[in-house]
Parts: sequence; structure tokens; C-alpha cells
Amino acid sequence: MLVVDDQELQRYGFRMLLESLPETEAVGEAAHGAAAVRMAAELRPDVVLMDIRMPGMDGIEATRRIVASGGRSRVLVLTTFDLDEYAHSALRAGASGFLLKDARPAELLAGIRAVAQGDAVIAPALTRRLLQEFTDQLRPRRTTDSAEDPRLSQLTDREREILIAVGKGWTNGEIAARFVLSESTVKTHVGRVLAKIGARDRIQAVIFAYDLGLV
Amino acid sequence: MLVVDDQELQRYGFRMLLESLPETEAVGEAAHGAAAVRMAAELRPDVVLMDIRMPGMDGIEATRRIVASGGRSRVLVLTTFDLDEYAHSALRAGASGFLLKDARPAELLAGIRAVAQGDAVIAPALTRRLLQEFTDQLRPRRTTDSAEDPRLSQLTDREREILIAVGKGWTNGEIAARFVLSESTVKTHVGRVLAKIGARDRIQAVIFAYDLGLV
DNA sequence: CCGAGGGTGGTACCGCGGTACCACCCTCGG
DNA sequence: CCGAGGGTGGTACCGCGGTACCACCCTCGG
Repeated sequence: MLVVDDQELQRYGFRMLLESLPETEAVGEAAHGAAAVRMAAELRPDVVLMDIRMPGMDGIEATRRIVASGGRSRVLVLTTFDLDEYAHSALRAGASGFLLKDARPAELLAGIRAVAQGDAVIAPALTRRLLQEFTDQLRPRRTTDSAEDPRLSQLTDREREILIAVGKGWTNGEIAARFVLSESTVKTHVGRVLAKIGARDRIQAVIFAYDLGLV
Repeated sequence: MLVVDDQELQRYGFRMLLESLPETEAVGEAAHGAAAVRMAAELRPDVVLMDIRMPGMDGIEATRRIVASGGRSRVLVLTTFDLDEYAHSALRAGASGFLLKDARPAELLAGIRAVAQGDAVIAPALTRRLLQEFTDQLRPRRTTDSAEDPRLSQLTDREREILIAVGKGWTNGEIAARFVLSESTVKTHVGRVLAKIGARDRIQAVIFAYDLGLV
């Protein structure tokens, strides 16, 4: 276990909390990122409690280096700020968790245990946003983009469906089969889609659909 | 608060746990998805505790409908299985949380509180995988993919150039003009590219190029 | 020196894609 | 009630895309 924070009082608080746990062995301390990276390499702690805002190398960069070093250490970022930017950066840097310092001790301890076991934890307030983004990426974008690109908003619902099908690489015949239409109808729809979005052929429609994230 | 589970004993357990909370008011119960959807519409509970495996309409579908109905109800999925499939489906269906039934009561309660407040919770064991996928999606694809996809490495330099040109939506004639080739030659190259990457037509080649980040 | 493989070019042929029309039905708002 | 617009379906026609061949040249390694 390694506690990284530039404020001594804060380190002291964590230390007290951690030493109350039966399973926690030694606790190392570091006051800034560079020291954290060095001590993580020496002590090889299971878990590193990492503050973000620190003079010199910040917690994000320190996390990146510790994770990149390939050791078994897992980093749990603890910060007073619930800013999205920080959380994102921390998670991209390879942190196994992101909690707020104002979490109750029980939550904090549960989080530490989870990270020690190889799981991950994220503060509930952040989980919602993360989930939001995640599902946004999974599900096809909706009305938001339609407003962004005037060409898309010209399309009727049916035409939009057809465009997405074209974007998936389906032939007119396949689209006809899946939508239970005649191929003529599909051709008509595709033709109108091409005209409206200003595409020369369905290939440019595919590119258009990809660029707008429809597929 | 609405508890949805096909096992009466399980519902009883949750009920006992929930009624011990000061902030919890009434608790409704449903034994299958259809009843859950109906009761959610009537009772308008803050939180719905949803089991996945149930006879008839399962928890995923019930979640989808409750969320789609636009009410204020938030769904916390509770299941004995930590299978990725379930979790993904549940989250895509719009669930605000996904916890395992074997979580300790304190975690469960914390999860319910978080969801009631509009936050989201995910079981630590799942968070790790979700994070993994999330960060995988965030980072841009680069040269690594060339090595990753064996189909790309089969292409000669010329064929790769052609593939990229196809991905830009150029016709054979345009490619011929820009590369100062005959259209026949372009056709030959395109044909070989399609064969090597296993594409039916140039449209699927375009999609292939996009998916690999070539364009 | 020779063979393999990549790059180029050609011919012949078919089919799907795309355009240009037209027509009919349904729904909905003026 | 009627007209507009969306959805559907059809015919006719052309051209590009794709396949199946074949051929020739160049480079490079055995």
C-alpha cells in the first residue's frame, strides 16, 4: 500500500484509516508524483492511493508511469474534484479506480479491497456519466446529430433507416429482404437519399454515414 | 421502490432489507417482467430492483420498457450472474446500475441510494471489464492494427494504396487517373484486394477501411 | 540464370446500382 | 374535402463494378 498526496495531514488520515485494517501490511508515503513512481517500483505495493493535484509530476502522469512499468501495482485515484476531465484522464492513464475523498470510510475501504482484488471502482457520481458516454457510443446517435447536419434532417424516417442499412454494406436486394420491400422501392429510397445528402453513389453514402457516426 | 424477482423468498429478503431503511417508503413487488412494467407505470417508484432471469418477459426487456416509458423510475439490476452479456444488455437497456446479489447489504444499500440520487453503480467485478472496453474504444487505432489484422498484412503496398483510395470513395476511373494507371489495372488491383480481405464488393472494402482506421 | 511475385494492361461478359419516369395509396393538416 | 408529402411499386435503360481469363515486364533472391 502506498499513499501519494502532497498534504501531510491527508496522508496521515489515510494512514490511520488503513492501519485499522487487518489485511493491510506496510504503508509507504510519497508527497509527489516522482517519488510515487520511484517508491512504487521499490515497494511493489498492491494498491497505490493517488491524489491528482500535486506539485511537479501530477497524479495522472504518475499513474501512467506506474501502470506502464508493468508491475502488479494498481492505482486507485482519490481526489476532491469530481471533474470529468480528471476522471477521464486518470482512467485512460490506467487507473483501476476513481473515488472522491469525501466518500465515507466504508466506501473507501470497499474500494481499496476491490482494487486489491483486481476489480475496479468508480465513484457513483462518475459512473453515471461514464455509463452515459459508454452507451452513447454503443447505440446509434439520435436526434442530436440530425440537427448538426442539415442534410440528415431532410431525410424522412424511412430514408434514414435506408441510409443506415446502406451504411452497413447491404445491397438493395438485402435491404428489400430485411425490410420486406420490393427492390424497386429500395432503389427509389436510396435514390432519394443520395439526392438529399448530395452523394454520387452509395459508396459516398456509406462514407457519409460513417462520418456522422450513424453506423 | 419496486422489487422484481420471480422467487418469492428473494423478494421477501429484499423487502426486509429495504424496510429497515428510514428513507424507503412503500415497496411494491412483481414476479415477472410484464407485471414489473405495469407496476412501474402505476406506482412510479424511484428505484426498481430488477432480476434478470424470470419466466416470460425477462428483466432486460422489462428494463428497456420502463426506461423507454420516460418515467422517473431508475432501474438497478441485481443478478446472481456476472456474465458480461447480461451486464451489457442491461446497461444498453438503460439500467442505472448492475450489482450482484451476493453483494453485502451495505453495498446494496449504498447502490440503491446512489441510484435513487440519479447516480449509477456497477459491481466492481464488472467495472473492470467495462473500463477496459471503454478505454479500448477511446484510443485511436494506429499502426498496431496493421499487425493485428492478418488480412491487411497480406496486401502489397500497391494494393494498400488502392484500398485507401477505394475507402475515400473514388471510382475505378478516378483511381486510375490519380495513380496514372489504366482502369483495367485498377480493376485488377481492386479485385485482388477484395479477395484478400474477404470483401464482397468495394462497399464492404470501404467499411473495412473505416473500421481499421485507414481513412 | 531462372523462377516467383508484384505491377500493369487487356478482353469479354454479366449483374447490380442508379436514373428517369410514372402510378397508387395513405395520412394529415388547411 | 382536397392537396401535399411520404411510402410503396413498377418499367426501361445505361454504365460502372466485378469476375475470369490471359499476357507482359520488372525486380530480386536462390
